[in-house]
Amino acid sequence: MADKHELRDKGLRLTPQRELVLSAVRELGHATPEEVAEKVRATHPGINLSTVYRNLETLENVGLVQHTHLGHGGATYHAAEELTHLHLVCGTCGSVGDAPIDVAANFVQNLSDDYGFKTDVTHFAIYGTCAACVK
Amino acid sequence: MADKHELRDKGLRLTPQRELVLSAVRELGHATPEEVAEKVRATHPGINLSTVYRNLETLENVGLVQHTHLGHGGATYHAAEELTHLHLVCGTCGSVGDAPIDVAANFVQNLSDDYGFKTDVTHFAIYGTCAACVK
DNA sequence: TGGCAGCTGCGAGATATTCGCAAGTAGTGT
DNA sequence: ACACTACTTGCGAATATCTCGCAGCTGCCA
Repeated sequence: MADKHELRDKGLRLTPQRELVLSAVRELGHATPEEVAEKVRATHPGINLSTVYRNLETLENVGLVQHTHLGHGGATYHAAEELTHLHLVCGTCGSVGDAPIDVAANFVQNLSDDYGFKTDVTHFAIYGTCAACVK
Repeated sequence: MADKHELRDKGLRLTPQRELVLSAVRELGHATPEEVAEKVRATHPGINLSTVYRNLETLENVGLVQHTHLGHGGATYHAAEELTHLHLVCGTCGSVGDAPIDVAANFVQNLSDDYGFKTDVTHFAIYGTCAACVK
């Protein structure tokens, strides 16, 4: 694993807990702090929830992970590399679909032109009703 | 006020608390449950927080108010009539700006055409960096 | 290898939201 | 006008989430 370099390069200490949190986020794709903790505990039971929260925050600060709001309340974490799609949350069935960022390109451009607002479309989910539930 | 009819027509009882919650939401524009409670208490101190939460939920069920996720975690409530704009939340300064729904028309259309996904752009805020903070 | 700043575990604390239950009351029928 | 019933409210307790303080541990640089 070249993970060591990633973390060290960002000025972070390389601790087992930190590596586990990062790889859990990567493996899970979308995950709440609770889910990350659970995943991590599967191989390393002693890890404290506080540690997971602190590491998610730390990793986010250095840009290795990012969080998105998918609805409910809690945040959901992603590996930064995967932030290439936006999230379509269905209010009816609760499913989360993906769509490439391009579909929003036009929209982002509008906001930039008209309001000077630089949009990060991946940060919040896009809410609505999915094709299956529309029927 | 014809409010009485509004509530009764939806099959709800007309209680002072309920009226107060509804008018507080209307006056406040954007408001968290906590803010609504505070507003309501200004004129009617005895109202319980639980009652505010329950009424927001009830009013939402009948379509008189709606909630939006502005970031942090908690929901923010609006009168249904005012859902004509989307919210631009600045991640840097925390300000919340408005933009007419039209700027997203194209985007919504894309999602509909390509994914059959019916988007409610007002439900989630649009995250990014506002013009002032970009500088 | 030694030392210290950065981490971790743990328990307590802060917030936000929900729930159960008994008492109160709006609205219906008479 | 009156009584009755189902819907509401107030209140306190229970949850759920997330944050903090602190003491001990440990990567990592020299």
